[in-house]
Amino acid sequence: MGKNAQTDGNDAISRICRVLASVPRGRVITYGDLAEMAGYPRAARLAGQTLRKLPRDTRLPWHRVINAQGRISLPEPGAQRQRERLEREGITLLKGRVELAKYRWQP
DNA sequence: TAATTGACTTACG
DNA sequence: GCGTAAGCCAATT
Repeated sequence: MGKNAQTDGNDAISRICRVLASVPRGRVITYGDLAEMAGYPRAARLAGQTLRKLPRDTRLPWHRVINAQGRISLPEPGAQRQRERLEREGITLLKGRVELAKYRWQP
């Protein structure tokens, strides 16, 4: 047992991925909400850091994560790929922005 | 242990 | 609406 009663560190990633996997097709979530729903309020950057580490072939809907302004935070060339995937699910971007009022997912 | 980093957010001008 | 600045927080160095 133990020597280590602290959080596994890996926990944050697991929780965030779990929430991410629950975001339905055709909806989006902000970094802040993703972190908060995973149990890390105000740790939006943690969500971003987690996403950055995801393998390129992940099945998780990483593209459904956008910033609080409804804009894509991922730098090019990833941004183009994300935009493409979003539109493929019927999420239209107006002037590079997703209408959060319409597509934002919050249970 | 301390400093740096970052797919963020909010407040201001 | 846009750029800048400051605030936040866990992971990484």
